[in-house]
Amino acid sequence: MPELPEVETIRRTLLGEKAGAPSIRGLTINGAIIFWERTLDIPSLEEFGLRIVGQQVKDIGRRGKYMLVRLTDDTLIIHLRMSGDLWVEGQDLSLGQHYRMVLNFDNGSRLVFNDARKFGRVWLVSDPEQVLGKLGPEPFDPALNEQNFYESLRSRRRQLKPLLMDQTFIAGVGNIYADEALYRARLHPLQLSSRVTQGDAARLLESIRAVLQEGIERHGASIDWIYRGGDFQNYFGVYRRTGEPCWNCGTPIARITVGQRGTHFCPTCQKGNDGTA
DNA sequence: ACGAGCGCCTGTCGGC
DNA sequence: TGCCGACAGGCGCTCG
Repeated sequence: MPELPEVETIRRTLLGEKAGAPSIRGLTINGAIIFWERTLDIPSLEEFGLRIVGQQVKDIGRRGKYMLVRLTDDTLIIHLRMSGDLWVEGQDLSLGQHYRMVLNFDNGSRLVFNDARKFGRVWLVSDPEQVLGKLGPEPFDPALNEQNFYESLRSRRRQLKPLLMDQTFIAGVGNIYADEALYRARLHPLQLSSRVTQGDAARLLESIRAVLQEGIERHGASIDWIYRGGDFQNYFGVYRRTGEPCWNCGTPIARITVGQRGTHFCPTCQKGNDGTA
């Protein structure tokens, strides 16, 4: 899926912050269609339609990888998972093959939730905490600092890569940015969190923030057939660079599988202190 | 408290 | 050309 930078890019586009893109803020929903039933988590199909029609888009927020469309009475929460995308277009256009939800607005435009793999989910709730309650800290929250990040790492005994991708540990980091953050911090993906030093923790937090920030500035990464317009994929340090030379030392980038996910790292620059490298 | 495996889905790509 | 497995930006579940 899109990770935090891609979700943030889409959020800004839906608010009209990208040149030529119309904002949906202030528009009123006068029709809603779900094309794939499992896309809707809660409430029921019947209640969803009855409840959402007539509500106005007040603002769009984000929490981790979740898009939060704040309406008059409820919040429409959308998770894009692996292949989801959101955009605005005219109601006169024909429907695409992978449209899973469409919201029609009173000005003749519509919001499209497109999702080839059907993993995406939407929730319509009065209290967003019902869905977001278990999420860990937002990466850019100033309340997250070197000290409590260090303590949070030490309090668990997890491999760093799966831990970074655990949304209850920190929200918004996925497979690409976990690999990139560990590379930047010079930490091995299998190193145990219980054994990091204060310096390791400080570098890792700084690295997470730096790669997410760069991802946002480059409007996210666009890979495979899911094109979203960003160009961060041209600046990857390790992700999908298997066999290519490390920018720092020239060693071929290695690929291993961790938690069923492709994991890329430099065997020379990223040494673990737990015997894994 | 962990990690591993699997299910959910469709599409693309490389090898034969 | 066609088929077939590997792989893909995520996450919830079960099982040791």
